[in-house]
Amino acid sequence: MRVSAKADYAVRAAAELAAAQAEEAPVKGERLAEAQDIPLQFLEHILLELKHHGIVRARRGAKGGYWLARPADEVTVAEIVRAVEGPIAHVQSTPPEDIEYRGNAEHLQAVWIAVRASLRTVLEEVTLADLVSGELPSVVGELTSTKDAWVAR
Amino acid sequence: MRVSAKADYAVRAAAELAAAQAEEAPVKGERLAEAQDIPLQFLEHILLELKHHGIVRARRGAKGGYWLARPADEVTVAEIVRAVEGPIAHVQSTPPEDIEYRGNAEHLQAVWIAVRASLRTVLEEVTLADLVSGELPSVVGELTSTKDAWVAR
DNA sequence: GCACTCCTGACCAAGAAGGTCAGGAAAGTC
DNA sequence: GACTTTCCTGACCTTCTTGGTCAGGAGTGC
Repeated sequence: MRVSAKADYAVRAAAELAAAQAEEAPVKGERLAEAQDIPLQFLEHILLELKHHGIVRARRGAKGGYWLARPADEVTVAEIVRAVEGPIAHVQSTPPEDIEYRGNAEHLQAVWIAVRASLRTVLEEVTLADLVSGELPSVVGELTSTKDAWVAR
Repeated sequence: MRVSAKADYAVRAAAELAAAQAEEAPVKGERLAEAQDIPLQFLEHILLELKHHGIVRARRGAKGGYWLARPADEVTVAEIVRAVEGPIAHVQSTPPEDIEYRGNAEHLQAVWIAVRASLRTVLEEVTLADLVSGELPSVVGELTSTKDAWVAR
């Protein structure tokens, strides 16, 4: 139930690309790495994965770099996380809908399904455009509005 | 963003203990392992962790076994997951409230906070009593009621 | 004393996490 | 055509986690 460095890096880099989308010119990996303080070579691997998933595009050579394949308001955080981390909320590496529980754990499946659904309500709502503008969807506002949400347990 | 085998096992074993709470007698590790099809020796380590976190109690010897330290309706799934997996929704092993993002990723912190909060709305609501009775909290019902929640993406 | 059951630490193999390194392959520039 | 720039790719590396197993020790009850 944790967020990997890779996923965090990926979203941050994508946010930079979203912000640069107006510029109409590719952004170098180096610039992304510096802007978000991410190890360049590691970032390149991440960007490559994002490219393979059709989220970013790239061109080599002078004047080359990366850019978003789609408008920033059509790319969700969920997509990016899935691209680098794989499916969200799998249990023992299998999707919750495929698990069969026995005995008194029978209803645990519904709980894991709810966990995944709750993650989706956040991750699939927030787009890169939301992220850079700071105008986050109302679901995020509701979830972060209590003092409680900001403290550890 | 996945649920480990350990967490899954822990919740299932705890559910069995919750169901056995009426019996007023300890449950052997072996019986738990068989009921939920969990490798016994691995389960013993898990139960030990749960014991160290004050969730279960145990006694050795003949007539020994495990039982819940508290009533089943006072133990949440969140507690059990935290006991065996550590804090929920940490980013790069640090709690989201401690992270500072720069540049265009500034608002990412709020997103991770929302992710954690949304997980909490499920995991902290569901108790072991809910789990064995099958009468899950309404938040679970709402999240699992759409067809969409039960399919992969 | 003995059987039973939990308790604990050591160990282990495989994989993931979080990178680094070296070189190749396009794209643009002179 | 040569050269520079930048992405592309695979190999490699270290450390930690995951998902266990094994062996023995220590209480508990009869």
